This record gives sequence, structure tokens and C-alpha cells, in this order.
Amino acid sequence: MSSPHRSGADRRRATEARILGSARELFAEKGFDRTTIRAVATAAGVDPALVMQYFGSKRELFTRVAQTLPALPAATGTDALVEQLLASLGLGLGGLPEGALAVMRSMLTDPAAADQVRDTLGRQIDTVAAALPPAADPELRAALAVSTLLGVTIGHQLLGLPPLKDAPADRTAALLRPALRALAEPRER
Amino acid sequence: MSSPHRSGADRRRATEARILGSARELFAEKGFDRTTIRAVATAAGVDPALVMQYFGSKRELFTRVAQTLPALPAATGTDALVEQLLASLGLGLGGLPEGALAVMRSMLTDPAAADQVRDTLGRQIDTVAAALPPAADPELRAALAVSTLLGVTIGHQLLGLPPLKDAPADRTAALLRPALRALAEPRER
DNA sequence: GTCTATAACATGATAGAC
DNA sequence: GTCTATCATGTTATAGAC
Repeated sequence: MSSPHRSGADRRRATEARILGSARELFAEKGFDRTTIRAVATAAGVDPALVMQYFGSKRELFTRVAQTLPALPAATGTDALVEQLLASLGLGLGGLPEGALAVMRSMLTDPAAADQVRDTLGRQIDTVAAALPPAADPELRAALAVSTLLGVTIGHQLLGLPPLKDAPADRTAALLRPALRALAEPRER
Repeated sequence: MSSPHRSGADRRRATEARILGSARELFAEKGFDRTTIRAVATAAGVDPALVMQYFGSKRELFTRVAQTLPALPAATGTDALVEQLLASLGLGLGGLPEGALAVMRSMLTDPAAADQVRDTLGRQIDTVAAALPPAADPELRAALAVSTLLGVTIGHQLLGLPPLKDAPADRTAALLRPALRALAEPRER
């Protein structure tokens, strides 16, 4: 813009973005512990010290990369709610941002990531519970619905379970729909 | 028994068992990477070198601790199958052996643990798919059922999601039953 | 047989030359 | 501003004293 020599700040922002990209990829693939500053730097084609210079610490770099899982907007009515849940699963089946994958990958071994996931899923559960038709134990129902989607997302994206990995997303959604409806509806059998 | 001096071999087996116990606990709580031989030794009240002497390497110690998740026996008929699945979840809600928790805790960041889980869940999926009433995509249905239980187990045991953590196991099972039936039955809605 | 001492290595972080 | 060199630490694993 008005800067006398544009290459300075522009270059900085460009390499910073390149570092963030490599970090996203590695954190998502290997988790927090097994991702090293050195590996990030090599992947980005820069010096390890530069990564520290830019982001201060490995933890801060992870924080910059970590994105909260997309929150579901409130929906009213069982049908709309179930479709909302399935849509959010659609994200979990390929469209999930890499930053969210990084947090999920690390959530079982890194307490900070676990806190973030607990927080995000807790919010989702509250949202779903509030949108559920009146019945016993709405929070527990909501928690089970969210946990179901969590399990499917893990099986698909993080573990690569054979039958899930290759199934088309709309087929998965179609099979899951009645199960989510059963969780949402009061009837028990 | 017929050993001339019993304190030798007996003591060895006793401390070996104590080390295995501490290792189980720590691996289950912190995962493979964050569990150190030193911490295991301290918890067991022995010298770190002794742990190496007995088990050879950290990986071998983990292998000794790691137990495959309990496999479900084959069941025929939707009802029996669903009850079987719920029973295996009952395990996932408190009765899971610590060795299985250790593998699950590490499965997202340690490739060896991931392989073991993929293998075990793959077998479970095949078993369930074979027991399912004839319908389209039995493997995918089975994979979704198993992933659901996986998600609930993770939410309960590994993440400690507030509403799941405190819910009584039979209540959880009752709410989950219709959802699993919906996955098992051919009808889509 | 058990443990002290240490080797051999990788990591996150820092200081200072260019 | 960028990178070379290094520090301090923590890890698994080993060798040798007691």
C-alpha cells in the first residue's frame, strides 16, 4: 500500500502463511507431540529459528493453527435438527478444516486440545439439547447424538476404517438419519 | 514349589507385575508418547534400568500392556445383536480393561496403536455385518454401529464429556437401543 | 540380580554473527 | 531481518560397579 518498499512486510506475511500451512498439515497428520518445529520449518522451506521468531513457541503455533470445530446453528423441530446434524457430519466426512483435524488428532493425548474439544462439544450438546422435542434426559440424548457423529468422524477421518473411508457421504448420511431420529424422538423400544 | 529358594523367582514375578500395573495405569492415562520409562519406574518403586532389563524396550512394555478390545461373539437376529452391542458398550462405560484404554488413548497419535484398533474394529465390523438382517450395505451399517459405540466410549472414558460422564450406564444403553435398532433394520426414513 | 553412572540422541528455545 | 551455532533439558538405552 503506502509502504515505501513492499517486499518487506509482504514477504513476511507470505512466509508466515507458508509456515502456518505446513504446521496445519503436520499437526493434523501427527498430532502435537510428534510434530517438531524442525519438521515444520523444513516443510515450509525456512529455518527452524524463524518459526520461533515468528510464533514464539510451539504451543502458540499450535494455537494459531487450531480452529474450533464449526458450531451448529440452532434448529427447531426434530426434522430440521437431524438434518443439521447430518450436515455437520458432511463436514466431518471430507470437508473438515485441517485446523480442526489437528485439534481432534491431539485431543486424547494433549490436555489443552482435550479442553478445547470438551468445550466445543459441550456447546454443541447444549444447542442440540435445547432444540430437542420435550422428553426425558435431553442433555444425555444430545450428548449421545454428538458422540455418534464424533465416532463416525474419527472412524472416517482419523482412523480410516475400511468400510467408512470409502463410503459416499450421502450414503452414510442416509443410513445414519434414522438412528439420529431415534435418538431425538422420545419413544424407546 | 520345588524351587530351592522361592524368594528369587517369586520376587521377580511380583515386581514385574507391579511394573506392568504402573505401566498400564500411565499408558491409559497419558498415552504412549507422554509416558516415560522413568515415570513407570518411579510409580512402581523400582529403578528405571530394571524396567528396561525386564521388558527390553518401551515399545515392548506397551505391547505387553496393550490388550485387544474384547471381541463380540457372533449373534443371530437383530434383537440379540443389538443387545450384544449394548453389552459391549457396557464394558465401554466403566468396565473396560486398562490395557484397552491404553491402546485407545494412543490410537490417534501412535501408528502401531492405530493399526491394532483398526484391526480389532475391522473384525467387530465383519462380525456385526454377518449377523445383520439382509439389507443394503451391511458392512457400512455395521461400521456405523461400531463407530457409534466408539464415539460414546471416547466421549465417556477418554474425554469425560459432562453429560455422558455421569449418566448411569443402563440409562445410556436404553437411549441408545432404538438408535442401534434403526441402524440394524433395513428401513430408511 | 540391582542400581549408579553415563552414553547417544532429539527436542524446544536462545544468543549473536552476518 | 535471517540464519548459524549452541544451550539446556529430557529421553531411551547401555555398561559396569556393588
